[in-house]
Amino acid sequence: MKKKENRVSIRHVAKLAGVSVSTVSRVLNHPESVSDELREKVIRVIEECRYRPNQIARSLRTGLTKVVGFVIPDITNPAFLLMVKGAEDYLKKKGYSFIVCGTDHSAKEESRILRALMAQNVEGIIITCSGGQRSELANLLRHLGLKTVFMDRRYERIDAPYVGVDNAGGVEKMADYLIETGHRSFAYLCGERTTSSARERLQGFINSMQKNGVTNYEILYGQFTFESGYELVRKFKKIPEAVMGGNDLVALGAIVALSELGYRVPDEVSVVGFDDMFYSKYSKPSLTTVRQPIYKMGFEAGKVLWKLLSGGRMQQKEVILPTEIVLRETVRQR
Amino acid sequence: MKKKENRVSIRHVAKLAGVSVSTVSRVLNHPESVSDELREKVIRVIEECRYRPNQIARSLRTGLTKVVGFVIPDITNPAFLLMVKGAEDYLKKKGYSFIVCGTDHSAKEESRILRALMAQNVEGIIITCSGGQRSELANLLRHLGLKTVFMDRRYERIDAPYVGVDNAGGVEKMADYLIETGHRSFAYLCGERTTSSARERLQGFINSMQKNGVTNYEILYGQFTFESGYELVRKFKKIPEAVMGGNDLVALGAIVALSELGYRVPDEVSVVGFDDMFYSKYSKPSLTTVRQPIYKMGFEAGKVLWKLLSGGRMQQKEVILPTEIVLRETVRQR
DNA sequence: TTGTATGCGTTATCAT
DNA sequence: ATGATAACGCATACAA
Repeated sequence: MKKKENRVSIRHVAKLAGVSVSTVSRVLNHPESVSDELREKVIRVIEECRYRPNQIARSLRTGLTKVVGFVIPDITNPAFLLMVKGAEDYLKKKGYSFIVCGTDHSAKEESRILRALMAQNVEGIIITCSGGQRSELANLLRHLGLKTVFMDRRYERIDAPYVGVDNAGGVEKMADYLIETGHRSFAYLCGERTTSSARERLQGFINSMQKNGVTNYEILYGQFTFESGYELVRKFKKIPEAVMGGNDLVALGAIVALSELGYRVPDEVSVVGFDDMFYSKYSKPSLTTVRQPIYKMGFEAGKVLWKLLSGGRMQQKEVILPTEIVLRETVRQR
Repeated sequence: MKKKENRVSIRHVAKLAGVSVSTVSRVLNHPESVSDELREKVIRVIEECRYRPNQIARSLRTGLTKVVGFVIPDITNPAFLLMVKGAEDYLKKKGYSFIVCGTDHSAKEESRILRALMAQNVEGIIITCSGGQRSELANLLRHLGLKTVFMDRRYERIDAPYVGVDNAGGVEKMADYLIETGHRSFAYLCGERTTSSARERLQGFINSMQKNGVTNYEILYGQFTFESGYELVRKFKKIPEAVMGGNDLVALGAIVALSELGYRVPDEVSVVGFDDMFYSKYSKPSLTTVRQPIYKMGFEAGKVLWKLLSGGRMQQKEVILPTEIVLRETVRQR
């Protein structure tokens, strides 16, 4: 059994081009410092034998992996992935590769993943917190000293940049609109309270109620899921004139439950969501909701991480993107 | 500027424990070959200074990265990610980490990604082909010599294992059912014909038509998207009694277009899909469709890749999972 | 059982 | 402008 000559290395190229290894390396990293003649010759050889530098070796030498990690609660949730895509689209132009990890909403898994990412020597991470309980995220991140950007969900106990949207403002605007259109009793279906986005949205709701002097409302706590919206409706003390879902899924679940209970949307009760996810405009009736710029959020998070990685000082600790309300068919004038 | 003593290395541990570097290495990799006394001492030091082996260095030395890559057409499509999750769930038990890449349905991007993955020294990949045109996938994969498993979409020009579902069988069964329930004219809304799954499903449709002697049907070509289903309906020469979508999204789009044209589903026309994606059971009316075991497909692909990576010979070149028809509200007996 | 020395594929330092 | 060589952190063949 002979030695396995798996891949062409920088040495092969050097030999074939009749130059030293360092010249090849220079052509790759500082092309301007090599004479035109040699540079062209080396480039030709590189292409001929399809040489690709071994990133592992490069990483070992430079200490830089050109890899960033993403940590999101659910790898099958299109919203999280659209954020990830936004960040990737920005960062790949800077030459980065990506590792995307899902925590299944578990803080324990989140810790495990963070360690794994660290062991892989990622240069930085963008994280949307799991929202799980007893998170040791703070200690971990502090100890690991990993460059970190929080996306969509902030984590107050850590002093790291945050990119998110104006959750409270969006919900408040929508609640105001509901009041303007004559609704007088409300229910708010809150997502996981362990997440900052759920808390902020709820706060927006409360802000509007207080500002407008409305006291006839009910708040129910659940998850950011279709099923949760469905179940929460069945716990209403009294059917309200308007129900606000913590997100679109919750709102959609609520609509189904309502219609099963014999209440017609929007004729008898109005329902609104938050997200403006893909399907919301196609559901029947189409969903009135608060639109948040998901992809853009990721893109901005990518920018911020890049700042961190390239050593630039952050001028601002947080980026808050605006939300807008999208009027469709699930709200009627009363 | 002093040298940056970023991380504790195997040498620090060795020095602190008063042993050689190789002993530390052995404690990590072949603990049984070290005396109890030294082993315990080394382990204590490792824990004290929180030493974690540098995976990069380890990879360079062993040639093994313990990383596999996933290449899928769209990173924001929950179906693809559920497959990925299936594969990850299997492979992570074997100690692997993952890089997930989306090609945006572009063959060019697919090539770029494959090269990048190779440069990252992934040990193998699981790929769902982009379906883009003029793919140089065959050459690339052959040349790179990367261990590869095709998932969901096969690529006939390459002799690599394939894990998929019985697309043709599922559609055929559903078409048979439609015929049994009295439907006499059909339309098939086909997804990207560059993908094997679209072609196989279409073939299933044709098989059923021929087998049952039905000639009154129309085939329209588009994409696997909601919008495509919506648009294709408006190109019907004649509204059929039953329309079959290339997937659920297409079917859902078709339903909306039909209702806008004034046709009621299922009273006037029946519609079926393929996938049984999350939302299909909640849409109004809920969608009758062919269910395919998405997660399981990924899990099986993970198994197959593991076989490849651990050097086992493949006993079978392909794994085809069964599909089942799910009866809901979008089909009526005629 | 333990230690010494070599090399994995790069990049960077230092000569020339 | 170019080349020889050390070093990155680790695993292993070989020596002791």
